[in-house]
Amino acid sequence: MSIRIYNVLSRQKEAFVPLTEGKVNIYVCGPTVYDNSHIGHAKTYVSFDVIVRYLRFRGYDVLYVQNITDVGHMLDTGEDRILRKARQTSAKPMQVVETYTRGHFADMDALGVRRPDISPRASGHIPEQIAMIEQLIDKGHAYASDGSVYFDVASFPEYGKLSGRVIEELEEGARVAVREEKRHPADFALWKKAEPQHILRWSSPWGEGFPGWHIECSAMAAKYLGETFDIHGGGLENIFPHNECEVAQSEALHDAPFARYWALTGSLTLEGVKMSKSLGNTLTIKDALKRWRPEAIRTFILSSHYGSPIDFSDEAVDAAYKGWQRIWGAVTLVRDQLRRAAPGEAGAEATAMLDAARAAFIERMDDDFNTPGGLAVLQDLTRQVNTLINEGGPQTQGTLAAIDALYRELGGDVLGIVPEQAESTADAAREDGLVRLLIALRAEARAKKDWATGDTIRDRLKELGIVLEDRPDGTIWKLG
RNA sequence: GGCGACGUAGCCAAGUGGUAAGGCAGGGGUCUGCAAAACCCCCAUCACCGGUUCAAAUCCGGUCGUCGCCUCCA
Repeated sequence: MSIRIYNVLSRQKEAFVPLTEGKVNIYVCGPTVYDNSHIGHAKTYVSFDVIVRYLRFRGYDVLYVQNITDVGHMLDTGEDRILRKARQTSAKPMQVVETYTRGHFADMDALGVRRPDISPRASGHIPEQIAMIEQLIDKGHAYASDGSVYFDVASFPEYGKLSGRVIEELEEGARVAVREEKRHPADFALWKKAEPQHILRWSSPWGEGFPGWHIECSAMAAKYLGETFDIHGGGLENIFPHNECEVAQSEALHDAPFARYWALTGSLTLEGVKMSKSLGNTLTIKDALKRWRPEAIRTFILSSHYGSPIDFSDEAVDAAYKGWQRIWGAVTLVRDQLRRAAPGEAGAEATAMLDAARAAFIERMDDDFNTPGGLAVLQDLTRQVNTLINEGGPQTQGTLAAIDALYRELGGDVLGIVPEQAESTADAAREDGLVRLLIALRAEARAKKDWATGDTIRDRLKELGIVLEDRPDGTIWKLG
């Protein structure tokens, strides 16, 4: 059995065979850092976070590159997004870039998204981009015109193969006024001449200017992953023109396939409406995290296939959160039992149950990273674990440790929704001690059938977000 | 208008030829001093029409509907 991936390039699922056995090179289009990251970014990057985690879980040596776009993204008006933000906030362009780059990483860290191995910035790779453009001109795939350089779409017959576009139709459907210096309406900028007021500028063979929108990804992917690499990821909304242009530039220059597998994430809508910069209906990750814990957001995102569109709503995330709580409840129960379990090997029955769950999880996830299926396996496992512990009597350390290990592996390492043991900080230890003290006092009251006192303690703790559960073998607590 | 997806129970969502995973919500139980949690049971024939097949949610055609892209966006 091997991993299968839905390849957007071929529009079908294919067996995943990396270029080099045991190694996976993956490039994912990163954010343009001119504003706070929003939940749309969360969907895309949580999705690829899990894809990369899973590939590593399956034994691949993964090199994950995700760029930071800090120059070249233009508005309709021709103004650079970052320059506009800089003007609006009276800041230096690179201040804007730095602020939102840090913010993006902070948000991703908070969501449990592991950082890419390399996060190259467009502005840090101007020489590479210029070199690539020069080579494209030399090979006849690009031409300079009035200080700018354009890619000659007509020179690359396969243009449109990724997104399914046909050049002739693009010409007809073009809504934007065709710039005079272009030979063909579909030609796109590799390098743009900088107007006097444009302060993000570099020297080039064509004069002062800045790189076009798409060239950074081609240049940086080639630099870090090679002319041909395994997987290219990103959001589906960028398939055209961005991804299409990447393919054209790279393959026209290298005469070699660019990415072998294209995996793109479906778009996210907010309360049924497409979230977009222009509509202004964005929900930032920071705001979402004020309402839900990161595992809830991750579980919500992973509840549907990465390639499907999802609608972000309070109800949907709340439902995902409750589903997550079931799993988390079992994990905390197992860990609590483990602290006082008797020594012993893992039972044969439990071992068989865990092996079956692990195999089922792999079978689901091998099939194009089917995270909903993976979550279903964890839910099934959770029911079995609860039954085992609640009705099967005390379990041995070996059994409990094996269960905990599987949750850590599948739920923690791969899906990133099962946190490590509660923090072992001084504050956490103090909190645990205090709650246990209250539990002990409550137990004394209940022993005397003083239900009022017992219920008061439970109710007051609940108001503080601490939930008590009375079990046959004692009371346990957890955060609500 | 063009291109591409999708339409599965109240909601979310797997499942691509052999009689529908999982979660949430809801109903009924067990357990509990009461709760909470957990466990058990119940809850769909897969937008509609036609076709292919021994057999289709799964393949083909059509209809209706939703969405994405075609212009900045992950």
